[in-house]
Amino acid sequence: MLHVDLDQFIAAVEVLRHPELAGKPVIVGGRGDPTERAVVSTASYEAREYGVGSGMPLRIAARKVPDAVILPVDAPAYNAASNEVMATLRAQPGAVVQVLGWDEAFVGVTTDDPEAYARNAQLAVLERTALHCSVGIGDTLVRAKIATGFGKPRGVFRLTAANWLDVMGDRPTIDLWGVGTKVSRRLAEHGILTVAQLAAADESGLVAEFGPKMGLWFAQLGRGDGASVVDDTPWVARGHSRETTYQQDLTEPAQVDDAVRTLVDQVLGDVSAEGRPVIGLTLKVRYAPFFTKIFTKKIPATFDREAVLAKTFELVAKMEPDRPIRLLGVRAEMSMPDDAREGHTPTRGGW
DNA sequence: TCTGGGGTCCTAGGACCC
DNA sequence: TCTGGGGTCCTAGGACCC
Repeated sequence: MLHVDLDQFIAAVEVLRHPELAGKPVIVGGRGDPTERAVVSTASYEAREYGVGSGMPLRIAARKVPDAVILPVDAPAYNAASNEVMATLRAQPGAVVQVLGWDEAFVGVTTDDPEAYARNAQLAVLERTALHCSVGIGDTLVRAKIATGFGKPRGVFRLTAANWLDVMGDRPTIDLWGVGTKVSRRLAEHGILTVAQLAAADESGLVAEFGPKMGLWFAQLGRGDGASVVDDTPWVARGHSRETTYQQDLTEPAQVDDAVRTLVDQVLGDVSAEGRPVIGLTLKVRYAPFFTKIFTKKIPATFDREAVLAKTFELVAKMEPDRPIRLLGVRAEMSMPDDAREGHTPTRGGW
């Protein structure tokens, strides 16, 4: 199968709208104001040369690239561009498309010449949207996904069982999809530093360290093994959440009260659009400086506003008073329609 | 003046039951 | 006086991804 990933997607969409920005360092994030609390969504390749990357605080990015063009995030524009790209991929012969995000998708296809198929797909996307993408070819989802990184920018790369260890073996485990800083550190404590070492690691040891599912999953990941079926069944969200980082920390109970009501109403708006009952609530609180607490509560199946609000305030009552609040988030978990996830490939775990 | 917002899935530990 | 074992559900987070 193929994994398709648009190159610097958000920045590229902005350059299409503002051709005069071509070749300039472009940073997209927050409301486009580097004095606000916000982070970088995407930086153009020109900006990345200064060490700017996604997730970086906008303020720091602006300091690194004094002459950068900083733009606000315009989600509807990126959605529209994304839809065009995905429609183009679906129009490829025999393609089964599983969308992973705004700018990437798996494409399942049977073909004698995957490289030619990939080049054709790239060309089709470029002709229809004027956007460039990179394509990974693999015999598992994990290998196709990781292959794309070696194809960037505008290239094609094939990663299979035959060359997995040659290409990935000496790389650190954090280069794997699903291994982050915490897991790579825990692996290192067991002497597992590279992908080859993870591939050769004792499964029972991994299970002892990470639990029955994650342990087996990490063992598979080291070998690049796992599912190889692209699943295009429509996505059904498990829940919806809204969160807000406040430009000024909340210190007064009345401010918290207002904020919670706003968030609950936003979440219920999202939820009611789907028409499924709320079965659980999560309240996320980030206290200054950077201390996150999460409170959850199962609730009877209902999305009656007053009931949800009352349950949310039960959670609010557990918050620590007298501590400034930087972020509040409310998440509503919804009941799933019967068998909606039967056979659906999860995005992580249980591969 | 470091650190968004929207998601997914997994785990540990306690409560409770038989 | 010592403290089973299996099971389920719930809470509180942990980790990761785009």
